[in-house]
Amino acid sequence: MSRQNDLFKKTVNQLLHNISLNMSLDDIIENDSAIAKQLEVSRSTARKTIEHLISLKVIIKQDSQRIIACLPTEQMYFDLQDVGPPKEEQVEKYFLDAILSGKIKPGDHFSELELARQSGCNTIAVREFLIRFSRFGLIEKEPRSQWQMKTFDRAFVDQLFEVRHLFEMHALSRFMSLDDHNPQWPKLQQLLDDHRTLKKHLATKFQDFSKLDQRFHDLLQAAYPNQFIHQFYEIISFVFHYHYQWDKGDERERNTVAINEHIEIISHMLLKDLMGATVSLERHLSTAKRSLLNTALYTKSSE
Amino acid sequence: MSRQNDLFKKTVNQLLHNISLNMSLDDIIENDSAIAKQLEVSRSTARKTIEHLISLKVIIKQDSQRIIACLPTEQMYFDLQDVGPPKEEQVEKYFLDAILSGKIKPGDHFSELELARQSGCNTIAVREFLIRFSRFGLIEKEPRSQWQMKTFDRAFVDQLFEVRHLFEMHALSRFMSLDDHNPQWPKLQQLLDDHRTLKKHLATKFQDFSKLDQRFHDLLQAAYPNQFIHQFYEIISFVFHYHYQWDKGDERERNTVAINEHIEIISHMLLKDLMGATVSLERHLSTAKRSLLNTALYTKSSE
DNA sequence: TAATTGATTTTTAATAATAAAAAACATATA
DNA sequence: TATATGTTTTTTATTATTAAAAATCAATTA
Repeated sequence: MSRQNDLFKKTVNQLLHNISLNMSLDDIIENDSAIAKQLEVSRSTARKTIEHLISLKVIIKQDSQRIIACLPTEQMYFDLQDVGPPKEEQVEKYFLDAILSGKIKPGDHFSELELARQSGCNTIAVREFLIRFSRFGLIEKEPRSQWQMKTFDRAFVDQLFEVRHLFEMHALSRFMSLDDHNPQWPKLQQLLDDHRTLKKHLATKFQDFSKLDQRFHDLLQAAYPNQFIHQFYEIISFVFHYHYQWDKGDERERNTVAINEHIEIISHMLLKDLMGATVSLERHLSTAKRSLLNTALYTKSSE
Repeated sequence: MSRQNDLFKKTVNQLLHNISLNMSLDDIIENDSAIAKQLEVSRSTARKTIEHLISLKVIIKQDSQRIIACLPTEQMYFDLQDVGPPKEEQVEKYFLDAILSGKIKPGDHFSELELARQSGCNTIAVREFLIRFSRFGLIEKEPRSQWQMKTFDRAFVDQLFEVRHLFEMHALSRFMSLDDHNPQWPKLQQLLDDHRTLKKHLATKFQDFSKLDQRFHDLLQAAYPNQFIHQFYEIISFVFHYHYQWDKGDERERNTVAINEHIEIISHMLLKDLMGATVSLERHLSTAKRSLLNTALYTKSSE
């Protein structure tokens, strides 16, 4: 068996849909370059699609023009139920589920084949995902397609926060050195307002906090973007996402604390009070670390 | 065609070698588990190897024992000339060569297939290498197996050194906080001595400096190892290696300057003079940055 | 002669196939 | 009955194959 012609099928469905929406009997369809562009595929695929519609008699050729002969019916559409999401995402989803649900525990070994079978993908897709994922430092390759889930231990958290601390403090001091007319300042003010708004509706919308959190950290970095720091933050945010997945219990309290800490930091920043902001950030980081450690330890003991 | 039985051939050669070295006619060979262990292969492979030697009449079976019937001759060995190094390394070597020699220039696009053909590997090996390599931030994946070599520009160097600066200063201050009895101190003293020794023979041995450089930075980190920082240093050392490959011209002067800077830093450290060490390290980092920028710019303009 | 169409070639993505190598199992021998 | 040997099954790594999709080229028409 060779690859599936999903793109072709999807394109056929798309074109049928477009016709039934926008066209009527005897309309002339556009040239195939235009259609290709519209459907965002190559002309070859567009062409094959049109030919398919000709074979379905939806389109007929008349003196070198192609016109609509009959409007699409339900049965003409391909059933794309089984196509599913890209393999890529499929492995990712399965794998993250597996570690989040504890199916794969820290220290465990697992094989590519195993994962491929369980996630319904081929081993290559799995392996490429794992190689990409390995940069997070949570898994390690071993000989013969074996991998090991590294232990998520105290040392890992310590190291993670050591770097995070360095980066955030650095980002803070750089931000504070921006001159008064820099457009980042009004953005920071806006962010503070948004924090206050959310704080009022925290009872119901406490889950919206993660977006604010993201915005805050992005804004801090935005003044002097750095790809290496950015890369590190991907790890951070994965690890947090990874851990708090389990532990939805005290999410609300956690967010309440964090939102107040953010407000404190931002307020100091807006007052150009570097010292105060530093102290607040320091506190914020240690809260975050403590909270992560709690979750991590809780998880470990519940195995 | 399916995979090559290189391991089998290699094992045959190994066993033939072992026999001609250690055994003589009519000796009894060990059981196959032992041989497998010796040759570091599975018993299946060991078995197949022994059977092959039986078919070559080097070994014959005699009442459930296997004895040496004749000693190996040259012709029995497999020719492993064409086996070559693992595909993995092959791609790596080719790819690094290509970027070092300027065949692939910053900003260039290249395809997996192209690289596979040129390096004599399959596309999968290539792709996996590229995925792994991409964590250095020097290449980026694009749709349809295309990749782009990112431009090695001023911004890249700035970002690299921004992080390096943070990490080295941090490492320095942590190191300085070690108590007097910590075993790292004598190591540092030793390193200083080695620097001084090398300095005397710098005229001839200036290339040995890179080892000292490595040792110095490793020692700084060793006090508090951190996998994220370590990961970053892999990028750093790759980038340096990558760039100085071109520019062997002033290697000697560069190393002379660097060795003096190291000596200065270490001396301050041993005197527990954090301030002095910091200043020296600051200078060392800016020399390194300037030097890298020179090389990078020189390269760019010579395209 | 510019734009469209038709045909061909190249490249890419995926599975299938095959053999190597490892592991598991069963048998035999001391 | 423990250990070594022989056999079978499973897993892994690599190439071949196939079709999708893109890109290129050639021809045709307006």
